[in-house]
Amino acid sequence: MTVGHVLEAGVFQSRDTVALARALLGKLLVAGEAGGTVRALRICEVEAYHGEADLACHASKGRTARTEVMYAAGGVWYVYLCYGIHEMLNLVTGPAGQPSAVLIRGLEGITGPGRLTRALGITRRFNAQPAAPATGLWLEDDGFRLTRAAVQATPRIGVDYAGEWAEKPWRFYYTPANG
DNA sequence: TACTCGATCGGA
DNA sequence: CCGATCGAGTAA
Repeated sequence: MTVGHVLEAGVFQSRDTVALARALLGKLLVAGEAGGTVRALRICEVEAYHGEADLACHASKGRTARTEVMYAAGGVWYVYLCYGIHEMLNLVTGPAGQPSAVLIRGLEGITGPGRLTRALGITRRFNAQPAAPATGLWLEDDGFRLTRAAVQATPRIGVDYAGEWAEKPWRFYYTPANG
């Protein structure tokens, strides 16, 4: 059961993670339980984390057990625990070997990276799983389009430790028409 | 093995 | 403003 068309992994393998982040705005995050409910919510806030040089990116520590998934080809999920409490949902992007990801920070009706995963029941069990209907968590395009003017860009949240990288305007969001 | 701190949130 | 809560990363 889909609303639009499913976005395939290849769509997320461009080297331009910042552009991919922006392009994810307005797409649908779809969570489905086997033989049960399917929820589709529009993505309204994201952040790009790009490469080992980006000090705000977990891959700035290089390859570790946790960051290994970021080195995969785009199209799989990177889910990790933050502050011991919150599950954070990221989509791995770029070609294999280039560690990068887009953090899903807000959906229409559910703002906040920790809140949206809690609301949809998303946990680390999705880590390294493909974004596809078969895994129960995927992305769709239903034709919704944003004007260039509707998209705001700001520095990323909570990465003040990252020096000059904290200043990059790699957070993108739009204000939903309907609150 | 000890220690620090975080891509956050909710309550005081 | 502050406490919750725990695993990754680092140093030793």
